[in-house]
Amino acid sequence: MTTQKQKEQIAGWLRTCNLSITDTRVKILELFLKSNGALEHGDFEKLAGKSFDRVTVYRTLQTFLDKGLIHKIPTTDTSVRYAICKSDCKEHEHHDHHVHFKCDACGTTTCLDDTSVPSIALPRGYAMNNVEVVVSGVCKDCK
Amino acid sequence: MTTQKQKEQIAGWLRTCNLSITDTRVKILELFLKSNGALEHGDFEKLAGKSFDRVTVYRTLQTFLDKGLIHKIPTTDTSVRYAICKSDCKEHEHHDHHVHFKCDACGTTTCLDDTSVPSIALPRGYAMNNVEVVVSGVCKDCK
DNA sequence: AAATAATTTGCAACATTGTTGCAATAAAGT
DNA sequence: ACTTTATTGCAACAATGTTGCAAATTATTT
Repeated sequence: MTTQKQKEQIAGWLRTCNLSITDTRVKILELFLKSNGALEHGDFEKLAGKSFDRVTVYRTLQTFLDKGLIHKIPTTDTSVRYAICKSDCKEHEHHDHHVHFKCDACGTTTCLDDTSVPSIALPRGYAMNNVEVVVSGVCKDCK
Repeated sequence: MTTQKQKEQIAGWLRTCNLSITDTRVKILELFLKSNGALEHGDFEKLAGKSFDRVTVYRTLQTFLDKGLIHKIPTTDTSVRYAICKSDCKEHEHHDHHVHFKCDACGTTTCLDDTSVPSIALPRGYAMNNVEVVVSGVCKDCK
């Protein structure tokens, strides 16, 4: 399912981040490539044929976050959704420049990479750091 | 701390929603009025002098959500934040028309009632239902 | 290629958070 | 004040997230 090209891409990402290339990390990144959407913690334990240890998943995701390899997407429930950063995110300096879309029908969350977040004028006294936009509705596949 | 006027406002809200006026509900709504920001579940167990039963808080918040009295605010962690709906929200038909601001310094989330969410052009095939905008940065009190 | 050093993983035990059924309690309508 | 209806709190449970430490894997050195 995973092409040789993808495997090399994944290995490259890990090397760039100074992370050892381990089975767990590779498999988790493969899941991201396959899913083409945002994943939440539980997905990793289920999606993988051989399910990972819960602790390992938590730690791996945290590592990827620290390295700026993935980013979190805001949700209105207790789940935490993660997606791969396609843009130029540096460590601890992640900024989403795109809009996230959550489909009310199929429940998936995707990154609309080509839809950039609009600028927002804040009231006097507020300093802006980052803007998160989550649009909900019906995605193109569920229409 | 709570004025007579506020008490009447709270009772009015509950009556409008066809909800019995109980101590728990009144106290929780008072906390919303006092806090002037978004609250998460744990706050209610702590903030109240007499702490509520966890189950009661969950059920009360769910009731308020169902009636459109409060709304959820997206977060990137496992917490769920709630704020009072000041605008005209009907049951199960909530739409935020304003931007939410999360302060990286003090951690509080507030509703910027006067800052409306910008319109966003989605890619072809997507149907929009609701837009959530959360801006993070430094609020006017922490500057 | 083997040995060592450094990192990563999995287990166990625990802490926290969210859920359900049911009996006790409190609110609303008469 | 009494009855009906709705709400609350308890207990037990389920799910989710965390920590320390030993075993296993990866990278590095020889």
